[in-house]
Amino acid sequence: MDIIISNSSQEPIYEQIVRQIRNQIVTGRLQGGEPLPSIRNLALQLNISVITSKRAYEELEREGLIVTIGGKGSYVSSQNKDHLREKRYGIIEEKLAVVVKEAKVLGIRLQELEEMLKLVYEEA
Amino acid sequence: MDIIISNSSQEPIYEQIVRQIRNQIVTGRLQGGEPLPSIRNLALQLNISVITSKRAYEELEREGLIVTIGGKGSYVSSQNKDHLREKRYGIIEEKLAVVVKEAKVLGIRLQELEEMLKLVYEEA
Amino acid sequence: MDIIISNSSQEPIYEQIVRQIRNQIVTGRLQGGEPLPSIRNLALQLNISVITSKRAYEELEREGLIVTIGGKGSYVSSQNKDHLREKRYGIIEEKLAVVVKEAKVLGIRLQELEEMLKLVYEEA
Amino acid sequence: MDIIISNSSQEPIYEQIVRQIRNQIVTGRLQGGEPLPSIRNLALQLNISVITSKRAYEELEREGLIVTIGGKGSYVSSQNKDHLREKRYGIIEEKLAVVVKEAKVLGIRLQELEEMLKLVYEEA
DNA sequence: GTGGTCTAGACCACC
DNA sequence: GTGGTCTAGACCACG
Repeated sequence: MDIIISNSSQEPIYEQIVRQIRNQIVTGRLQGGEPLPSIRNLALQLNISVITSKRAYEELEREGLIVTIGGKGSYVSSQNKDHLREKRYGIIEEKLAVVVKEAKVLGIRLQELEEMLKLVYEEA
Repeated sequence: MDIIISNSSQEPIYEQIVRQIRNQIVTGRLQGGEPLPSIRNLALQLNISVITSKRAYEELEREGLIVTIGGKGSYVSSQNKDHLREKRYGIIEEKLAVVVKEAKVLGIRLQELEEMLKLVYEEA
Repeated sequence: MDIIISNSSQEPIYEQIVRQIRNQIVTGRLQGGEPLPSIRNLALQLNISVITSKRAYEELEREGLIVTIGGKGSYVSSQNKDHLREKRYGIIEEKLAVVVKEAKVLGIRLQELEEMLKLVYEEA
Repeated sequence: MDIIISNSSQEPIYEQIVRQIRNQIVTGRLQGGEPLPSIRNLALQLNISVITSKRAYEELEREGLIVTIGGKGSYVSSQNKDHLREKRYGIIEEKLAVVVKEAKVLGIRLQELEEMLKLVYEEA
């Protein structure tokens, strides 16, 4: 479980955790059935409150990416690979749509965006 | 001054105003030297608090897009057209970079992003 | 807002709140657009922690029954009447299905259940 | 002794056991006097802790459905058939009453519940 | 004033 | 040991 959190980020801590674990699941770095650290353990590791780690797990459970069994712990849900692939694309497509929408408002053409994309991709 | 406010949006009201005025300036819909509605007037138009419209203008002034002259009002800064064009691109490039960075983390290739971009652009 | 909570109930407090507000919405006692008490106010009224009232509202928001606007408050979502009617039936149908399933396991016939239902309905 | 345990269920394991054994007794699948597996044996079969199987038996004993004789084992209590029949009905009637009570709160009429019951019974 | 986030600490049920 | 619930109190952004 490699998770890095920034206290100075605008993004809430629990969201940072959700995003990173979500990414590890949809990319297959965390496999179905694999146990996650207990909320207390994670809280210790990241030096945050138990409440905050719990909240992250709750959100992941709501998304169906993990299952939490009371008194036992939390585990990565077993999911179809295609399903994960779809999710992976969906995450980006959604965010891309927001940017593209504003780009259109600013009168930027598709061709310009394509050039921008190539540039940004190499630098990223 | 066409500005549309959504009270139920997660985006703060002052941010909605900033974004919309900023876009109108960098696209040239608002020309350099043009007067903006007074803080009070804008607040009345949008049915929001004066504090909120004030905060929006402060932010725009910080970005150098408008100037406020005490006792007279606020005006769009006169800017080089190339400069505006750069700004317009910069706004999008910045946001695009964030999305592309996460896409890379998720192992999505440039080619896939390009296809996604075309799709999203047409739908947007 | 008539809400009664029992500290001695097995049902968590936030669930009691969710259930009662949900029922008031789907039955039309709380109309679309109507403001709900602030989480702090509700906490005071019910003599519970702010966290607990907040949690209830979060759940209701997740179900799409209310909308919460940061810094303003929470409001009942405007919903189609048919939609609400469906929800009202769905809530009961789901719970009824659980009971009927176990009744079948116990070898109780439909006719017996129908008699039981009449009896129970009058006593309830 | 056919018992199926789900670790991921919200229902506690000991409750799952209690419910299934109870149902087998009140339906006559387990006859009065019949020996039950020992606590240790049951724990082995179901791959659970001895504490859990013990707790299940304790609960069943409290309900008067089984008797445990120290050093010998546990046996199904001998009960009048009418008594069992009553119990069988009582279990369902109790649960049905809870659902019907909420249905009344939601303004659902007896006739509607009867229709719902027929539908649900066939699907169950 | 409002909600959003985070903390530290507590008690409970289950295993 | 685990998670589930609840508390009291804090700081922040927004309006």
